[in-house]
Amino acid sequence: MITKLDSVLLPRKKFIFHYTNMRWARGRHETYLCFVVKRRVGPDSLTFDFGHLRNRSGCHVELLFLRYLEALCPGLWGCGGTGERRLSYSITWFCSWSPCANCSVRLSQFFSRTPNLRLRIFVSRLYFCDMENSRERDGLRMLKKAGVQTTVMSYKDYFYCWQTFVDRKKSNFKPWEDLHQNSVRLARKLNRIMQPCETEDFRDAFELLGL
DNA sequence: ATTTTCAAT
Repeated sequence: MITKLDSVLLPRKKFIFHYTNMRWARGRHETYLCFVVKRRVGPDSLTFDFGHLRNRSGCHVELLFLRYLEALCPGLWGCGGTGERRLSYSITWFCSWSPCANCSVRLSQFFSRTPNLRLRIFVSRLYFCDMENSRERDGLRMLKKAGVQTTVMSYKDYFYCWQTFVDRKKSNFKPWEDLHQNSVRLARKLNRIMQPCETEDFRDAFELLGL
């Protein structure tokens, strides 16, 4: 069942300011995370939960989300008894920045140890990914290995977020200038980041050769 | 041409 409380909806201006995917995102000193949690309760029955979070002093929003996980996903680790069924959840989140290196490590560890929990990440902008050798780039590759797919948000994702998380007061989503071009540019960039790097190729080759 | 980044002042 879906219940929309006004208090869980993002103000329109906040959404637009923080999710605009411009190249030089000056002043975005906060990160927003809009999430949908789906829980499979039967062969053809799902429940939904959704909302948004913002980073708090000293705590990146991804780690804040992990803190709320137990409340969002009851029964994720079983209910304490023996032999009870672990529940399965899938989470989709839409973040204004992609995760930093540290958050990526933490998320990779967490999600590779929790196979009954799936995460898909959509991001509006790439955080500190300009340098070829940035740790943030490593982090995104690490997430992929842990089964967490990261995707750059496109028009349909912004549209979905607007419909789902924003206190839009029935107004339609008005895309900003260059939304599409920026999205395509960032998607290409992420694609390049996800290509296995050369040293990794060498490592695989060495492994094949038994070296 | 150059600009920014889960702040720090």
